[in-house]
Amino acid sequence: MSVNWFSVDTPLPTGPMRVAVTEQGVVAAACSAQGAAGLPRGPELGDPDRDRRAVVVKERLAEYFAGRRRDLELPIDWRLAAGPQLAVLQTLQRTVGFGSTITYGKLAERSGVFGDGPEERALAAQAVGSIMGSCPLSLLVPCHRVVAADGLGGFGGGAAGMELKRWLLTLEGVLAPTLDWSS
DNA sequence: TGCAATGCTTGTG
DNA sequence: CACAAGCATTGCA
Repeated sequence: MSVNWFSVDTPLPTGPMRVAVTEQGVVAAACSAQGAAGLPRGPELGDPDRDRRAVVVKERLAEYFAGRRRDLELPIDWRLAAGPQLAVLQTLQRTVGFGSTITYGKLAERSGVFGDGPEERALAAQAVGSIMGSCPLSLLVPCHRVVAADGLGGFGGGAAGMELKRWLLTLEGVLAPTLDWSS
């Protein structure tokens, strides 16, 4: 099973994305260099414009960024995730749509892979935080729609990552463009 | 306002 | 392979 990489131009503050596809679908998508490391390496796609998968990905992403598409509806290859991570990511991808958000704790609860006791909730939230931080499928799995119970929460990649998260949430209308969340 | 806890991920030895 | 440390957090004191 081969993994092929290609770049996708985006209007994101972080610049173009790196996307990897297999015969099954999109296996990885990194907005910045954050997730790029540690992901399965593979040859660069010779001519992305001639690869149907790459073309579709670019098309969908472009429409999404333009606000014309609510769901990317791209085939996803989940091989990088397993066990609880897989459950959480799929739950997130399946139940949290464009323009809506969910808290770390709620997502953990909804995934059902963690205990449902009140104390396990805090721990589950951290676990989910870890999982999101290592999520190799930025955008395809809406990691940016997961927020803290009392605010925005964080995002991988430091300041650049936060900027990206705000950018995405603003695009989806979750955040008012003028609202200052820096506090 | 500040701290302790709990599980999963990831980086070394 | 085994071990240890850190979190994109929460909830209570």
